[in-house]
Amino acid sequence: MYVSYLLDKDTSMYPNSVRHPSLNLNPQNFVPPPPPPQYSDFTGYHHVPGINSEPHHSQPGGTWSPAYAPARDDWHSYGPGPTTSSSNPGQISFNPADFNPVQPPGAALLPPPINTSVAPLSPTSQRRNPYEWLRRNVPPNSTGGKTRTKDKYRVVYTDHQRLELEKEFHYSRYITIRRKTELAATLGLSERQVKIWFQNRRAKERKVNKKKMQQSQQATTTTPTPPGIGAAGTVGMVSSSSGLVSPPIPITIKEEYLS
DNA sequence: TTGTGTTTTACGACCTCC
DNA sequence: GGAGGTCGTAAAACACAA
Repeated sequence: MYVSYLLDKDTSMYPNSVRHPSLNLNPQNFVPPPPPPQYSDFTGYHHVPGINSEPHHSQPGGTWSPAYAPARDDWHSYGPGPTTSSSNPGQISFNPADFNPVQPPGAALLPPPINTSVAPLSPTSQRRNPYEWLRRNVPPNSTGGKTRTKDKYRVVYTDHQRLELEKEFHYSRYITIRRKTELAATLGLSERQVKIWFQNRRAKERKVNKKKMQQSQQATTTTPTPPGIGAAGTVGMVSSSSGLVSPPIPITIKEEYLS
């Protein structure tokens, strides 16, 4: 879990708390997490009212650049490429190695990285060849027609893409339509990919929570003191359509999100 | 190096909501 | 009916022990 590792390792990846300035996150339809926030541990993600009407969705200091590639729902143009989403001072930056200027075809639609100076990203960054993202993210058959049994049917997202998605996920379990569009454009992914990523991410969280529940239950069978209901880490879920939804079971936050 | 278990993308089936 | 949700699953990518 590489992105998680990033968030985990860099304890204070988002130290003082302004949520992801680059994205200026503030979903238009976002219902602020009930106080305390869903992820009280994730103090780096405080909602910060923006300057304009859509602060969360606007690019810092300006309008959305038309230079961004449109959302793509097809397969042939997958190419992560570098983005500018982390170019602001004081925000997370990424290892240039992962954002090599050498871009795959189509990546030219994305703006060049700005101020990509920075710290090593993750073990994977060290592990990977700087050009590996290029190798891994450009399907051999760029004309599409992927199948599960033929050619590559899935790409591996870059650390940057994962990190941005994770950050968005930390902010809200459910991404808004508008935010999805913006994030897709920013990261060079299709809206469908972003949507599916969130679905998978929620599934992952449920899986982890379920595992923990089972573990805690096992622990209770051996210890007389049952865990309190609604303990730290229990969260509600925000549904994109119906607002706050009580989960059938308490959702605990994975340790990586806990301090 | 290789075998194996885990994680990550992606999809289809099905359901709910508007 | 369409969009987006969960659930289950396939298969590539990856980590790691032997």
